[in-house]
Amino acid sequence: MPPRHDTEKKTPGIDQSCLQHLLGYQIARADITTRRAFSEHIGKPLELSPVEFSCLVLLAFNPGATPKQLATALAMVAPAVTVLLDRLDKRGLIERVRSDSDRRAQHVTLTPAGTELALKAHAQSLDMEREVVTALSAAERAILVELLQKVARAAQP
Amino acid sequence: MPPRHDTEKKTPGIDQSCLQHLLGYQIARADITTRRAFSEHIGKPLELSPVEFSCLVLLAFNPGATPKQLATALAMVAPAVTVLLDRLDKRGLIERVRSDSDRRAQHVTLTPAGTELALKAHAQSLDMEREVVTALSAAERAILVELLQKVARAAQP
DNA sequence: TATTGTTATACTCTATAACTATA
DNA sequence: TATAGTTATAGAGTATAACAATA
Repeated sequence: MPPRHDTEKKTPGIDQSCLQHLLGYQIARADITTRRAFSEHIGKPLELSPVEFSCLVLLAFNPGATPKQLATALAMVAPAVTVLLDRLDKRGLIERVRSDSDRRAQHVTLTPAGTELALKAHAQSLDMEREVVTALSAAERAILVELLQKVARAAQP
Repeated sequence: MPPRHDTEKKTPGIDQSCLQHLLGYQIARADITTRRAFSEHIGKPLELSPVEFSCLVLLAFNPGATPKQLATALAMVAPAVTVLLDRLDKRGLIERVRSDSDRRAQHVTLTPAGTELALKAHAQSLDMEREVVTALSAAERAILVELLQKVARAAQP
């Protein structure tokens, strides 16, 4: 571990080695960093939360997906998806139409404004990615993504 | 990427490849998995949230740390630390004493009950770790931790 | 009877601003 | 004037249960 020179003004840092062996701790810390980067590059400029972003991009690549499918993909519970879609609907970004084959279900599609925002946000995400991973080589990044996928799948095989 | 056979009952999954290139997305997914594991192994049995756990363990290894130091270590804002410490105080796990050298500051220490719980939780975290990383070899796990640290530090060098 | 989606509610977490007491 | 910690309040995210419409 490299000697981390303290950039704090006054308060000396405390020893965190007792937590650093925990994968969950490291993931949570990295999550804070990437959420911060998201907020700066996409969240604030486009007024999108992480799930709103993910939902729009998913819909751009999966037109007509159902709320049920979105719930699974976004790891959200059904009522949360309803609230999320309500917000996007109110902004004129999506539309919900009842399915013909199963009149309980709905198909969600992006409006032109929604498509434009989704593609803009997706493009921005590529810029963001470049900044977040400057500390990593391309090979390291690929390894990191692969290992994270293994962890994510560990619980739901 | 291995062919992921769908275990869902009815609803077919939608294409998430449009998000999988984003490190933040992968980290968020892995975060869900590790939080679930934490909840099962530590959260529910010991009635501890992730930050409560981290706070107790930090105090076990850093007796007399100040709320300010805890705020930095836990990536929390000062008022949130106050609320957190209030909860732990109410459960008789910590004590706060005013500093002699600077009477604005406090030193937080674990009570005997707090120490016992902290050590028990810390031991449980080692069991949890074993389960979360069954999908990874020891070498993969070490690499993952190192890469995550690089990412976490990218924003606060 | 089971499923899709909605409503209502509550609980947690977090962020901000305003306050106190010390320095 | 600046800092450590608190209080109060509001916002976002998420979870549960109860419900309507459809299968």
